[in-house]
Amino acid sequence: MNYGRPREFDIDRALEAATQQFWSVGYEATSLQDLLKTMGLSKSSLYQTFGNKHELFVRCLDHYQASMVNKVSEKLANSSSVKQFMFNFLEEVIAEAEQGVNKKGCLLVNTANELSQRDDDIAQAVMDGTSNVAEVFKQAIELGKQQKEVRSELSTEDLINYLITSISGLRTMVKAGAEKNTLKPVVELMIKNLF
Amino acid sequence: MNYGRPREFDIDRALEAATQQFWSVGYEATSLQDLLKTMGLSKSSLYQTFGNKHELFVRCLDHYQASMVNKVSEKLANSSSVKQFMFNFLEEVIAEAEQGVNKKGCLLVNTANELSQRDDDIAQAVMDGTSNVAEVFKQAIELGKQQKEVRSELSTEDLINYLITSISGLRTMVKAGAEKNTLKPVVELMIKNLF
DNA sequence: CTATATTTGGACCGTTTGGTCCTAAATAAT
DNA sequence: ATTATTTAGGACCAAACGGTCCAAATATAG
Repeated sequence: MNYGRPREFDIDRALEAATQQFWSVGYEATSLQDLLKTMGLSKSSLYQTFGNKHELFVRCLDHYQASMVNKVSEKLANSSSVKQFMFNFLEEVIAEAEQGVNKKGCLLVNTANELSQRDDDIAQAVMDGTSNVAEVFKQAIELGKQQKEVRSELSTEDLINYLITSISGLRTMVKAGAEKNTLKPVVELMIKNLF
Repeated sequence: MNYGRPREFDIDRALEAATQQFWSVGYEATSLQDLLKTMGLSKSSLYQTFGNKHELFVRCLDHYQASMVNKVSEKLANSSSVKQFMFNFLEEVIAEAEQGVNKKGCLLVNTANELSQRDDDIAQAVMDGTSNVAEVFKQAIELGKQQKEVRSELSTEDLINYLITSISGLRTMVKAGAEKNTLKPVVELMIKNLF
C-alpha cells in the first residue's frame, strides 16, 4: 500500500492558513480564490482534500478551537493565581482595541454571529468549540473556589456563562471600535464580580 | 414644479421592509433580489431612490436606530422604576432564545460584528446608532442614581459601557444557541452590579 | 518496465452577483 | 393637447461565485 503521488503540501499548514483567512474576514467574505491563494494550493487539491468550502470551514473551526483550548489551558497552568489568569485573559481581549486595523476578534464569536442562525452544522461546531473553551474556564473557576479566590456563591456553571457572555460582549465592542480605555473599567467590573 | 409621474410606493414602508431583511440575514447574505422582493419594487426604483445596496443599508441602519431609540425611550418613560426598566430590557433580549427560528438579535450588534472592520461608512453608522442608544441608557442611569436606585459608585459613563457590552454579549449568546434558562442567572448577575 | 494510485493545474460550467440603461407609462404644468 | 419630468419594468451586462472534470505529472508496488 501507500501508492501514488505524494501530497506536495502540509495539511496542517494549509488548515492554519485557511483558518487565518476565515478569521480575518469571515466565511461569506472569504472567496475560494482567497483560500487558494493563502493556502497555496490548487482548486482540485483543495476539493480533494477538504471536500468543499463549507467542510473546510467546519474543520477550521475545530482547528481554531483546539488550538485556543491549548493556549488557554497553558496560560492557566502558568498563572500565579486564578484572578491573574482571568484578568490577563480579559486584558488581552481588549488589548486588540489598540491594534490599528483588522481586529479579528474570536473566530467562534464571529461565526456565532455570522452563521449560527442559518447553518446547523456550523452552529454545532461553534457550540462544541465553546463548550471546550468553557471546560477550561470550569477548571479555572473550580480552582479559584478551592483556593478561596473566587468568592462568589454562584454556581460554577453560572459563572462560566457569565464569563463567556462578558467576553463575547467585549469582542463585539472591540470590533465596533471601542477604545481600550473605555473598556478597561468594564473589565474591572467584570472581574470584581468573581473575586 | 412638482412634475412627473408620482412614486407608487411608500419610502418609509420600503425602508422598513429592507431593514427587516438586512436584520434577518445580514448585509452580505441579502441579495438585491431579496430586497426587490420584500420591498416590492423594481430594480430601477430601488437604484433611483436609494442609490445602491450600500447606501440603502446605511439608511436602514439609521432607520433601525431611530426606531429603537424611540421604543426604548418610551419604555423607560413608562417604567415604574429604573431597575424594572433595565431588567425588562435584558429579559427581552434573552427571551428571543425561546423563539424557534431566526433569532435576529440587534441589527447594530450584528452589523458591528459583520462589517465594522472592513467598511468605514458602516462602522460610523453603527457608532452613531450605538451612541444614540447609549444616550437613553444615560438618562436611565442618571435617573436611577438620582433616585438612589443605582447604588454603584462607578461613573455613569462606565456603567453605560458595561451595559452595552453586557447586552452585546447576551445577543451573541442567544445567536449561538444558548437557552434562556442558561442566560437568566447571567442577567441577574448583571443587574446586581447596578442596583 | 508496467500497472496502479494519487495529486496537480487549469479549462470549463452554470448560476448568481450588483449594477446600468433604454423604453414605455403616468402625471403635472402650460 | 402638448410638453416636461419622473417612475417602472425588465432586458442586458461583466465579473465573481462555488464547483466539476480531465489530462498530465509523479510516485509506489510488482
